[in-house]
Formats: sequence, C-alpha cells, structure tokens
Amino acid sequence: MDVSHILDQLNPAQREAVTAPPGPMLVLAGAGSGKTRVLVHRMAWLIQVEGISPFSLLAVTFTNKAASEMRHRVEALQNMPVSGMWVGTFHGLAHRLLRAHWKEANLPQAFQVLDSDDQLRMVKRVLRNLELDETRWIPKHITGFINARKDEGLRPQHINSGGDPVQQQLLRIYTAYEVACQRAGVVDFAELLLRSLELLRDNEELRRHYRSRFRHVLVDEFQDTNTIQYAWVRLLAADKSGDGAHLFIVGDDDQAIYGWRGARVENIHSFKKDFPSCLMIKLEQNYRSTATILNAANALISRNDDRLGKNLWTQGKQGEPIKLYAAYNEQDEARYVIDSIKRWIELGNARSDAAILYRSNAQSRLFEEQLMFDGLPYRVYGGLRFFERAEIKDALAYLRLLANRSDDASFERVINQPTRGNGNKTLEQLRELARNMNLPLWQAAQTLLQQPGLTARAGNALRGFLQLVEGMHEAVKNLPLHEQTEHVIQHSGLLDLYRQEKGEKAEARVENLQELVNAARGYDFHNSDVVETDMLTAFLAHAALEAGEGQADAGEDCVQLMTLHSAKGLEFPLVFICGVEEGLFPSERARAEGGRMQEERRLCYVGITRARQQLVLTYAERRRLYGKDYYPLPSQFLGEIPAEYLQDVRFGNSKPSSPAGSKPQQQNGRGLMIGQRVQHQKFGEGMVTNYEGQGSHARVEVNFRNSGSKWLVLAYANLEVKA
DNA sequence: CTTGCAACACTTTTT
DNA sequence: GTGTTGCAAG
Repeated sequence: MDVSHILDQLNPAQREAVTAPPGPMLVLAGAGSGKTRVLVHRMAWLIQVEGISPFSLLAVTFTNKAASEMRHRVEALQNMPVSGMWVGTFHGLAHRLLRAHWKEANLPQAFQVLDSDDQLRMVKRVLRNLELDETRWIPKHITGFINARKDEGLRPQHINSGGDPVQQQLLRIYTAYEVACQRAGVVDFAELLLRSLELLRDNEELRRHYRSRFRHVLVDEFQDTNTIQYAWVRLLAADKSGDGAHLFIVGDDDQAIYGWRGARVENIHSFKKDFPSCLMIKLEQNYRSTATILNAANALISRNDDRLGKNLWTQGKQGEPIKLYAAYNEQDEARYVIDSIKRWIELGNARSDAAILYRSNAQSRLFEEQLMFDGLPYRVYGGLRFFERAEIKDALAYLRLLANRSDDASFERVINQPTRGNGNKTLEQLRELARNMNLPLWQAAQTLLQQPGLTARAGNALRGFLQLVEGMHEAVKNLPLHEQTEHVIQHSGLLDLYRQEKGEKAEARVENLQELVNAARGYDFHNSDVVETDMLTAFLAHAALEAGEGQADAGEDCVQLMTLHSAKGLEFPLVFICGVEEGLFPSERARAEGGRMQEERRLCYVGITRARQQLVLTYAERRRLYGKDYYPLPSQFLGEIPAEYLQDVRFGNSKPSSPAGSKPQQQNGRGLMIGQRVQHQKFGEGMVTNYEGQGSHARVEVNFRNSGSKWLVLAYANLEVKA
C-alpha cells in the first residue's frame, strides 16, 4: 500500500508520532511545529494503514473551528468524506452523548443548552426565589462558583462547607440552581460535560459500549483541558482489561494560557503518571518564524519552572531583529503601528498579513480610530457573536418556548418582549405561584388564569401571550425550520419592534433577525452530530454551542486586531504586540497574585511565536486607562528577551501623518514636540507627552522623572530643551 | 411602561 | 473614559 502521501511531508519526529504503535502517546508540540498536521496525518494513518474504521475514532478539540478544520483535513488526505468518525469539541461531543441517551441521563428529550448569558439570568432568578440580596450574592460570582465546582466534577452534595456560612449559602444556591435547571429541562455548558461524564461513569452498559467502540481517542490542545475533561478522556482510555481507546494526546505546556478558566496544565504531567507506558515525542522544529523570533521566544519561556522542556529551532533564516518602539503615549503607539503597517502594505503585502495583538480589549479602540482615519480596513476579533446578540436571543427564546414550554428562562425573556401588558406584577404572581406549586412558569400561568386574582386587563395580557405561543406552535408545526423562524420573528412582534426603533443599531437588529432566517435555512441537520431529536431542537443546540462569528465581513483583506489569547493557533507575517508594559502585560492582577506570572509569560511566548517574519513590540511611557493617567514601566518580559535580538526604534522613526485626534508635530518656534526631553528648574528632567492651545495660551504636559506629570503654560514654564 | 440618572466595572474566552 | 445595568420618577 502506498502511504507516501501520508508520510512524505513529515519530518522524522512527526513521522514517529504519526506511525507510532498503539498505546498511550504524548506529543509535545511546540508553536508552529505542525501539531495539527500530526493529528490529521495520524488519523489518516490509522484509517488507511492500520485499517481502523473511522467509526472507531474520536478526536476532540476546544473550538468548533479547530474541529471542522481537522475533519476537513482528514477528508482531504482521504480524498473522500469520512463518516462515522466523531470529531468535535468536548462540549459538542458531550451534547451528542446526552442527546443520544437523554433518558439514561435523566433529561427531557427536548432539553435545551444554556449559554453563559442564559445561565446568568437563571442564577438571578434563583437568587430572587431564595430572596437573596444580589448585591451580596453577586450573580457573576455565583455562576463562577457553580462552574468551577462542576469543572472539578463536584455536585453540591460532594462539597463540604466546613461549617462556613458563606460556603453553606453558596451550596444552597448551587442546589436550588440545579433544581431549577432540571425542572426547566436546561443544561449549562459545564453541565454538559459533568452529566455526560456521570453518564459514562455510572452507566456500565453505556461505558462498555463506548469503550469498545472507540479504539483511538485523539486530543488536541491537551494543556487546556480541565479536570472533568481529562476525567472524561480517561474513562474511555484503554486499561488492562483490553478494551478502551489508545490515547493520542497533543499539547504544549508552554502555551497553556487558560488556567484562569479552569484549565490545568498539570494534566500533561498527570498523563505521564497515569499512563506510565506512554511515549513522549517532542516536535521542536518550527516552520513558522525566523530564528531571531524563535530564539527570543525560547529565552523568554526558559524563565518558567516546571516545564516539560523543549527548544524550538528552525532551518530558516535569521531574519530581522525584533523592533522595540517606546511610544510617548498610547496615541503615538497607535500612530507608529499603523504607519508601519501602511509602509508594509506599500511594499506589496496584504493587509491581512498584519496583526495587532494586545493584552486587553480596551486597547483596541485607539488602533481602530487610527485605522479608520487612514482608511485601512480592519477586523477586530472578539466581542458579541451572532447568536449572542439580544435580538437573536429573543427570537431563539420564542423558538425554545415552542420546543419546550418549561423553559422558564425563555419564558421570562419574552413574555413581555415586545411589551404586551405583562408587567412586573403579573410576573411576580407567576413566580410566586410557580415557586409554591413547584411548577414551570408556563403551567403557573395556565393555573393563574383559572383562578381569580388577576385583574381583567392583566389576565387578558397573559392569556394573549399564552395564546400567541400556542398559536405560533400550531401554525409552525409542519413547516421547514427557516419558515418556522420567519413566522416566529414576524408574529411574535419582534421584527416590528425593531423596525419601529430608529437608529443604526435598530437597523442592524432587523438585519440580524433576517440573517437568523438565513442561518436556519442554511442549517444542515443531516450534517450535524445530533441524533434522536427534531430539527428545531438541534438548531437551537447548534446556536448555543456554536455562537458563530462576530462579524460577517470576514472575507475582506483587512488588518487583524485581537487579544493575545485569541491569537493562539494563528500566525501572521507581521505581528505587533502592543502595550508591553508592567500592569498591562503582565496585567496588574497577575502581578498582584503570586504564581500568575508564569501564565502571563506563556501568553507572551504565544504572542511572540505568532510572528513569521517581523515582530514589533511597543509600549507607551504614558497611558490613559479608564480615565486615569498611568506612567508604566516597560514590561519585565522585555528584559527577558536578550538584547541581541532587539532593535530600539525609539522616536522619530515613525513618519508623521497627522491622523485624527493627533496634533502637528511642530509646536511653535521653539521646536518643542511630543517626546521632547526637557528640563525644568523646579521639577527637573521630563518628557513632553501632550500639549494644547496656541501662542501665549499654549500649554504642555510634561512627565517629569521625579515629580510625575504636570500641565505647564509654555510662556511661563521656562523649559530648557534637551538634546 | 418609558425615560433618565446614578452606580458600577474594567484582563483574558470557548463552549 | 465608556458602556451597561438597576432603580426611581414621570
């Protein structure tokens, strides 16, 4: 059999991993070392050479994007669609299990998936029911608590409060939340994982079934797994009994940047202990970056402890030094970055080959303004995704109510959206009744209408809502999905509501609602992993599990803006990492909390290794953040990169272009400009960071080395200009 | 039920 | 500095 197409393009280490005999395997894959390629080729190898049926393969990733890329690449190697193979995210696969075995998992067949926003609302309702003060029991903290416990595999009954009243109260809320979810037939993200873990763990028949079915389980980005995800993988793993899957784990401990959301790098270490016979292969040859960039990254990350350890190398060129620009302030930083990008584009490069990376989303604004001023198309990653938009969630809530009347969260969301006379008072009565009789709100509403107590007007309004939902359900029952959607946004009044609103926002909302119809039309039920359910429920799960893109115009050639976190897995010829300052990157919180610096350093490592040809690091000497001025020190990470790889391009390298909001570089006849070093009789040495006004009113802002920043009237300040 | 104002937060993000 | 959210007045 000719296997050259599987092995030809692989280096020795990659080949060793791809062709390894069955058994636990840990592939330590450095940045840009061909990690996905190894996973994909391994799958092709198993199918084509080892003769493993795709039916016996399970591959799990963290994002839908990674999952679909993996599937496509396997199919490309295979030269045909591969069916029967399970490829998906942990959540997607868990969802698939629960759909297939809803009875065993003690769920209603039409159970719905809560996204984080739904979950937050749910918690707020629970708090209200328990009559707890939301200022003392902060809903966000509560969801954080619940999710963290679930991610550790802990139900309320597993947790010992140790007599701590706060802990006891939290457990009470956790318990009430679980009861409410169960009654409503909804499942949050963490619950998907926990419940499917419990399903496999406690149901011997099912466990046997899946353990004998899956011969190979491949896990991508293993350093990002949390406790329960690793437990889930282990349940399927081969043991002495002979059945169970061979685990093929791919990850990079140096790129573990999600500890703050429950990921445990330690799982990589545990894996070696849990599977002592495991093979470890390091992929250290990098195909992405110049030697300079790699050396800098290696030097930086070598400061971390407890690494499994690897050293990236390349056969490629030395490349340009890493540029380091010290901006006067954040405006200057933006101007420098965008000017550099403009020059780069003038050399014939694509806009999309340049990426601006930053630690926090708040930093994107200035870059956006500058890009807008210069007329450069750009795209900001992150932000609200399609299925998370309020109008979309409204429409989905109606659809969910059609699928499942017990979904209280959806009921509350739309009972008065658009307003139809169901006010707070009615809602309070409903909640009270639902609580007392232990009923979903829907049934409570029906009950309430049978009893006296509502005013005629309130009763009519409530009846109107119930009839609206029933009526829509009746009308829509046998229609295709997109017509159901269309009917619902029309007849619920949502479309009219937003049509009547004015402003760009409302227009966008109407468009989004129409886009939802298109999404429903395009939804491929048959291509989905979901079995044992109807089209509508499947679509709703799809909406919750795959929130969609943030912006529609992804296709255009544009400059890429994103956080360092969302840059993971991507690469760009030209990369800027901005705001490399103490307090921003590393973040203030990481600095304050001991032990968080290592993850911050890994984040820096991730950022550096995104760059293929040219890397530029920038920091500002003055930064305005949340309406306050800061004079940050350059990031300690800069000092951890050997100077031989760095080139200072401090001051004057940026061609001025008078962008929006910026001021001409020349300030009056004395040649004073931003960045100018000056001497003051009383305050000493400093640097001009800003100025305003003209002539005798002209004022400058000077950041003095020893006395901080001051505004001075130029005419009186008697500043001495330094070289 | 809508409108307006004050309080609040504000690292990172997928599912 | 900006945007969201919750509450009270109209």
